[in-house]
Amino acid sequence: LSHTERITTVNKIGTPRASATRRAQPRSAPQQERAAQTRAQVLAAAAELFADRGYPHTSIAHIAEQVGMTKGAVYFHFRDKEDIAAEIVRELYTRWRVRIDEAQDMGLPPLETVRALLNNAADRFFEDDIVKAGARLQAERSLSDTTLPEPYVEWISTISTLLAKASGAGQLREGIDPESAAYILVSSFFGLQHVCDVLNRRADLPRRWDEASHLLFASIIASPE
Amino acid sequence: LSHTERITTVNKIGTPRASATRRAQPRSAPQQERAAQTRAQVLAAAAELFADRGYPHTSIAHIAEQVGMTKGAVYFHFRDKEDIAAEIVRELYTRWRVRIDEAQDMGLPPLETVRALLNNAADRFFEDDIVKAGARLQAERSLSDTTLPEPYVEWISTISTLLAKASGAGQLREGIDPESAAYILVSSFFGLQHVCDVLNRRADLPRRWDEASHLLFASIIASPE
Amino acid sequence: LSHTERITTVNKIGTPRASATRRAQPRSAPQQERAAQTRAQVLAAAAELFADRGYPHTSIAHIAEQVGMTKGAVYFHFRDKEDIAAEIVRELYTRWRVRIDEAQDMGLPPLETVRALLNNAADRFFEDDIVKAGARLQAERSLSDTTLPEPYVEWISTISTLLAKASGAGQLREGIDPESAAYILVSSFFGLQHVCDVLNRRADLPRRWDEASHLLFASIIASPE
Amino acid sequence: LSHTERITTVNKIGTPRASATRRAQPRSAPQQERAAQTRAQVLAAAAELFADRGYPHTSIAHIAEQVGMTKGAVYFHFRDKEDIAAEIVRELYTRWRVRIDEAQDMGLPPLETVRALLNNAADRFFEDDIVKAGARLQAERSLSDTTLPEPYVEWISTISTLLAKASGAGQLREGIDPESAAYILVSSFFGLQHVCDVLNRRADLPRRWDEASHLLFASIIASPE
DNA sequence: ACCGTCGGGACTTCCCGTTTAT
DNA sequence: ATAAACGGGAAGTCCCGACGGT
Repeated sequence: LSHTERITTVNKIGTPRASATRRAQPRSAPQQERAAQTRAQVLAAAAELFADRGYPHTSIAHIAEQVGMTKGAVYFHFRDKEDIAAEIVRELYTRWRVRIDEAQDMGLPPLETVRALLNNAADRFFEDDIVKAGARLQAERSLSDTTLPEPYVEWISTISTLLAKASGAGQLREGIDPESAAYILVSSFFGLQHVCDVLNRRADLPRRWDEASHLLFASIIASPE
Repeated sequence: LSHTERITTVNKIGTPRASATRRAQPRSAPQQERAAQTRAQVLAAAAELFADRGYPHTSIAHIAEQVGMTKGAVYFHFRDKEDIAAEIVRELYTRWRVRIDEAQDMGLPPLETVRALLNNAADRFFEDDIVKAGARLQAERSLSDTTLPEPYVEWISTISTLLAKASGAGQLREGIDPESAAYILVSSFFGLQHVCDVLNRRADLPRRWDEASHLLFASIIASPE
Repeated sequence: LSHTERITTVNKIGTPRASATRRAQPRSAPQQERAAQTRAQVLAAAAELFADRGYPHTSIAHIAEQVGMTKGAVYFHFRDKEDIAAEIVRELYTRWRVRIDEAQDMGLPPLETVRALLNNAADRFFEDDIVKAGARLQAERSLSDTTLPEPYVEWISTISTLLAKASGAGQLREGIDPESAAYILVSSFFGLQHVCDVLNRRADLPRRWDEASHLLFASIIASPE
Repeated sequence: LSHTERITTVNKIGTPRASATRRAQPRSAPQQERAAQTRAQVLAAAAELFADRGYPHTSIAHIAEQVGMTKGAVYFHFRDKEDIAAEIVRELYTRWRVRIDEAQDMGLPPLETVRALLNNAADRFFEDDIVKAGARLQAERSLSDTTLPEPYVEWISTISTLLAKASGAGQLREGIDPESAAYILVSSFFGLQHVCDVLNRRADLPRRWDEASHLLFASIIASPE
């Protein structure tokens, strides 16, 4: 068994978008280094707090205290509270995108890719603070509509195209619409994750998802004949 | 077929059930008609606001303004902001309980009861502010742990026993555990509802749930032979 | 004819100023009676609360609850919160005036009258809620300058004239100014009462006042020779 | 003769003694000069207002306005309204302690020390806002029992031991108990100060206290023979 | 460049004294 | 005399800049 298809990458968070614009700046390099680190710490601390208190119950002072800095320091790195949250969500997306790419690069058949994707996601929800926080922030709509990508849609579309591919290969049960199935898969997944969180802090998420995925896929894939 | 199995009751909210005793003079029950009405209006207004701005972005002043009253008036009927929210959630529960009872009194076979229950719930999510608000309040954990019933568990246990009954009648597919199935059903339902809300304000919830329920039940019930 | 009972020692509080306007109203008489009683109850309850929580920490609702009535009922008898307090203070004054009159009617020598007056006052502070409350209200200046008599001055002037009389009779020590002595006597008395209250809820007020009065009078009265 | 025995010290208030550690970053003590100054200004303004309106009639906004700042600034330096008041009272105590120490270091005979102490206190009551405010706050019991020292007791005990010393030297009149005398002295003093305040804003406090102290001490000290 | 201190508003919850309809 | 509603503040919290050191 395995919903642990080792799609793991060491993923430094906090390396700012600047990493694209990263020019050669020999002099200030080491300081930049430290700053990036600090920034990452803030993000991590914020993620932890957001994950278990939610956005409104987490104050900047709170975050600052958690990293052992002052509010001023935090405000040096982030424009405002929402910016922190947004950054976490963005980080979440990039992580997922990475995972999606990795999975697709593994050359698995499409249905297996979907399975691997979701299983992996379940694992992340179990351990990764950024993921937990990001999901909660999304779910609670704490952030005013900034330029954040709409939640869920990327998951849905990715899975949808994978399922479409599978459908083309005749692997889907008669009458299953790929988009619909993807929608269901994704929303069930998030629903499950959320209920597990509320009810027992996700202690049984792996087991529950195992059961749920079996059940869902059973209806989706064509019977072996 | 329609998932509108006419489980409908006129449901007066705001009839100051329990919380009346909490207030000053519990004496003389049927007397102040207007008060009950006002109270209900407040609840309704709050529900609407909670449903689409969320708890933290809704201020008491906001609610008061919505009903065309002053904050003082609101505070006459409710102890504090959280009390309003709690009352909405409580109201939600009683409504659901009513629906559950009705469904079970209809004498349908257990599986049909489950289906009817969820279909009906989907309908309510589409139109009823109390339901929308209550679900959101629940999902966003805005209320500090008062003596509110844990969310979801009642749904799960109800459906679980119904499925167990069905299982006893051999109507469930081999290897399906009633409790697990109930858990999945409920969390998928809530997940779907939530995703639909976020993505397009639940415009397509009926359709989506129709598809999802077909898919889920297909895996749960025993194949017709 | 006169039921203007000269002997007003037994001191009904709350008999409203209306007692002057008291016409023959045979029918409503008993109700008037009850009203006066209610009023007195309110006053008593308020006094108790004022005495040990102070004016600002005592709410109208609090008072109403204490007498088992509603706020509205209280507002029937009193114009506003301050009116209640003012009435208590006024009541305090009339009581004291009564005591002063009584003492002077007893035909004691002036110095003994002073002594009796203060000793009696000390006793009242020990047991009478109106006195305790009135003094506290006075001391804490909770009441905006309504038409209340200035505190202390009546005491001071009364004692001052008594001492002047004693001075005329050569009973005062050389160089003692009656007004100054009165001032000192009164303020010492109130200071003592207050300190006793703060320190141990006046448990030792009698003893302390006994000691203090000996000490004070020793300096005031002429040495026996 | 002067009851202004020059026990005067320049007394900086607001040097964020203890309460600094309560705040966020206790690090770097002597750094922000301006902050300490602001803090002191707030305290001074608050003292002035407390002294003549009393605690409940003084709002934080009021205080802030008085110093020409915003509430936010005030709340940076103090936890809440009560904290401000408490700080004033604490400041009062330290000032008094300083005075007591000074007086005792002057090497006067004990009775003279007592006299000097009280005379000096009378002066302070006449001019120093912190003293006025502190005394009023104490007297009106505005502060819920925090860890403030009990009022009056320190005065009483100090004077008590001084009198005991005098008693040992045979300077006290026969039958005078030092503790009792101290109690009376202190409460008379506070009573006088209070009555003077109420009656004419302490305009005649010096004169009154002069008279009172003569009268009191005359009964306490042994007759010259 | 990075971080800390201090201060600024704005807003919200909640309470309380008070009338109006009944 | 009661239940209901009113309106006005009060306290307190939070997010956030404008500096000043290092």
